Formats: sequence, C-alpha cells, structure tokens
Amino acid sequence: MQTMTTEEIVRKMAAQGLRITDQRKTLAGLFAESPGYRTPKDVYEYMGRIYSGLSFDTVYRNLRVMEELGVLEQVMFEEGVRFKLHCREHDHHHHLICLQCSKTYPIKHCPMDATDVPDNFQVVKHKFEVFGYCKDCRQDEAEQRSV
Amino acid sequence: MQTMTTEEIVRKMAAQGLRITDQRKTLAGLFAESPGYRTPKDVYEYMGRIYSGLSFDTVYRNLRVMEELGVLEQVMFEEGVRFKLHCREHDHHHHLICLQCSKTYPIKHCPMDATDVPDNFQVVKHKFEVFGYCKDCRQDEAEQRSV
DNA sequence: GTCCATGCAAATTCTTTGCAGGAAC
DNA sequence: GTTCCTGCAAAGAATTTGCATGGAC
Repeated sequence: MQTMTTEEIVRKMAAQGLRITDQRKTLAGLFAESPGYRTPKDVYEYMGRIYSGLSFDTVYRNLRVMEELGVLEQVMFEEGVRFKLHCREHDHHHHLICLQCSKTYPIKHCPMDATDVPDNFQVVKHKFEVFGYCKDCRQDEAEQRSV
Repeated sequence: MQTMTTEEIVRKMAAQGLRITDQRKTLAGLFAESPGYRTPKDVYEYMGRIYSGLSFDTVYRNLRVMEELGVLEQVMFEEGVRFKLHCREHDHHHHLICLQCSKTYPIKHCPMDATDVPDNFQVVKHKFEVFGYCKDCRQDEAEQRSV
C-alpha cells in the first residue's frame, strides 16, 4: 500500500511550518495506522484516552489543518464528515469501504475511463465509492440488511 | 427523461395518507421542475417568496417526509445536504452534476459492471458521481478552476 | 524570547422537537 | 369532528471563533 508513515506525516507538517506537538505526533500516528475513515468524534475519543483535559476544538482544528495541508482528506458520509490519510495522487484509485469498521480497500478500475461524457460537459472531478462489508465484518446472509 | 410530474408526486403523497396542502403542492411542483439538486435553504427561499410567514422547519419537515416516502433523495455534498427527485429504481443510472447550476445529466454506464470486487467483500451500495460544468455554465478555459 | 498551539468558553450554523391553533379530509 | 400540518420557540448537535496561558522552536 501507498500510505505514509508517521514520520513522513510529521516531516510534512514540520516542513509547512507547523509545530510538532505531542498531540499532533499522536494524530499522525493514528492516521498512519488507520486503515479507514474516522469521524472527528472517533478521533477525539481516541485522543482523549491519551490526553486528559483534551478539548474537542483542538482536535477539530488539527484535523482541518492537516486537511488543508493535504495530509488528510475529508469525505462526507450520510452521517457526517470523516477523515482519512490522503492517498497519493499519482496513483489514482477508488475504494471499497466497509460500513462496519470503515476500513478501505483500493479499486484499481476508474469508472471515468469507461464513461461517455458529452463533450459540452466540462468534467472537474468525480467520486466513486463502493460500500459494503469486508471479510472481517461480513454478516450472515440471514441477518444481512441494506444500509 | 423519467421524472415524475407534479400530479404523480401529489398522488403518491396522498396515497401514503399525507394531506395535500398548498405548500406541499408547491414543493411537488418545484421538484418536478427542478433539473438538479437543491439545498434546504434554496427551497426555503423559493417557498418564502410565495408564502409569507413561512417557517424553515416546516420546509425541512416536508423535505424529510418526502424523502422517507421515496419521492426525494438526499445526497451529501461537501457543503451540506441536498435534495432532488428520486430517480426510478428500475432504471439504475448515475449523474453528471453541474457545479454551477446543479443540474444533472444521466450517465448510463454503471461502474459496478466493470469493477472487480473481491468475493470476500459483500457489496451493499455504491456511489458514482461526476462533477463539472454543463454546457450552459461552461467556463472559459482561461478562467476555469478546480473545485 | 517569539509565535504558535491548546483549553476554555461562547458564538454560529444546521437540524430537530414540543406545542397550540388552524387546515385537510 | 378528527387528525395532521404549520408556525413559533426553543432544544440539540455539529462546527467555528476569541482569548489568555503554556509550549515549541
């Protein structure tokens, strides 16, 4: 996989003039390890276990900063915003996303290759995501339900 | 195109036991005419021009009701939630969406056909959307910018 | 020592709910 | 007449901002 290491993330943040605090190091580590999308609340709870007296707005601010910096990417789900490590651009791909654990798996195929766009439409960007359950979260056919 | 008429929408709402108020008739008409996605605020402003003393929460409530009923569909954009007429299911397709006027154009091709999903991943749903500028909103190459 | 990051508090924005009067059926 | 719809107000939730202190450099 083409994920960044904690050190690479920290280095990238430092290169942009950000101060490397413990909290930011931990955040970098969290996302370097995270195989999927995380909600701000998720992240806050995780961080809260490590830092007592942590404030939500600081977590939020850091997520925003890391997003603006291009380290994280933000995606809107029905239930709200989520963050994950930004995939490298030179390797364009899409994702299978697990509805249970929100882990992601790359899809090499890009639908734009096979999409017939009328030439009077000027394409700017596209979004392709597949949702379901991964092998670990897979449910019995019987108890399976749509979301 | 396979959009519903105002009458069909009204009939569908009535069939579900909803009372047909002026406001709901207007809403039905608005979405029957709307070629694209609309924000709740959009809708509220439009309705507000017709009904003085209109309250935002009623608009919201009606959008929700119409969504639960299957008349509208809700989509999360980066900027927030939007609504549009629900496309008929028997004719599965995707959309080109104009970033300017938010008008939509159907894409027949469904990327799932060409996507190689590992068989230990249980697919539940997928999302494929293409954003850009339609022929009416198309911008000069010079002043064109990514969003 | 300087300037940024943090926590605290509060402001905004978005969305939802309770309630009483009025409208649809 | 009964039940649902509406507007008003207010509650919740999600997100953002101002400010003083402490920490990174």
